[in-house]
Amino acid sequence: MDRRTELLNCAENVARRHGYDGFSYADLAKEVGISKASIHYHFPSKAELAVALIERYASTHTEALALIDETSDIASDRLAAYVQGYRRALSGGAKLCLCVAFSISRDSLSDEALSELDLFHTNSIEWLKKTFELANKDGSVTHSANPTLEATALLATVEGAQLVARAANKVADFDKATKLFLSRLA
Amino acid sequence: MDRRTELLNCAENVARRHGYDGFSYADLAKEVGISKASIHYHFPSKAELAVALIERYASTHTEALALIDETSDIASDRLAAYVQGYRRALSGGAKLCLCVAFSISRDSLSDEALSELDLFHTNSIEWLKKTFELANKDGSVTHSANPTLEATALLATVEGAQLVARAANKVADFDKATKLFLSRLA
DNA sequence: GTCTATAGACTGATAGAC
DNA sequence: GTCTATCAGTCTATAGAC
Repeated sequence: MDRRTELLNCAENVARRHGYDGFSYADLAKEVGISKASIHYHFPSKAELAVALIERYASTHTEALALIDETSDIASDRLAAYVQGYRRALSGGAKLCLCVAFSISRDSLSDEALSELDLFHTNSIEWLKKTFELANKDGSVTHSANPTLEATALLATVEGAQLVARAANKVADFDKATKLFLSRLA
Repeated sequence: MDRRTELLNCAENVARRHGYDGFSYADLAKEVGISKASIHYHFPSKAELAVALIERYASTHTEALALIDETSDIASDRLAAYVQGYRRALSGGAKLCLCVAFSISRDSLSDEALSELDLFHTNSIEWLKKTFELANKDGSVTHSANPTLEATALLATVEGAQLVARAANKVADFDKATKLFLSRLA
């Protein structure tokens, strides 16, 4: 693995645990085993590192959604996999989705990072909306009516579920918070 | 208003905008108009300030829930007021609930602060559960079945709705994310 | 690419005068 | 209670050797 990737992995890990304002180049240097100055060679500024972080995260997320679509043609299966993805990202209560972690530090982020953050949410909503439209056809989700409302509500639910689980450091809280939605899946 | 209260107000404001790791004594000093050293007189350490902040926030929150109970005897009215409270706390997309903001900086908080955070969530869940039990009796919420599941799901929804609205800096996103739930109220 | 050294600003916190 | 002065440590970032 090249240094750049190694640094991105490490930075993503620590950013998802402590937020944007909660990690420094010194933290990364210590963990990766090179000097702070060397990190500046790969990412001249922390702002540029943040952008690279969100870009990679968003594209990985997009691929993950495509993979879900390939795995099943049934809306309820896809939505269950979506919720499961957020559960896995929680890492037992230790981490958050990068975008959740960055939302708090909003005022510290560059405009470019903010628009990547926005793109992440837009793409999520679009995929969810499309999936709830499918649900209205295949009937695999009970009480489903308006795909747009369902989409925005589910996004908020999984992000909020991560947050309460992170606050208590317990995955069980994520499971409790998402159980009601999951019970509507066929 | 006494200095201590003034400092708490200012600290709460800035903490809800930038998170625990996102504000300093220098920020408070500048805004309140006294020196950093003077703040240390009122709150010897930042950790103690954080605890005072959460304690006050939690007790205000408890009072707010009691006030909601006094205002109406109908479960749907109470739940609508609850959601409305989180919407107001969002301040147009600029702030978050203090506990949402602190959840990200979890690892920077003292054990005492963490247990206050836990208490806040426990009290919220308890009140919500009680209210959904009432809903099962008065029939003011459609499709309501399990009060515990409804309670944890709604807490996650309002916290997540705040987060996506904060990320985009738009209250409208909060409204979209909570609309589905509100449509179930009589 | 990686290093050491360093700049300049900021962090939370303390000592001691008033 | 509030101040100035200061501490030791950290922050992001840069210069220049190898």
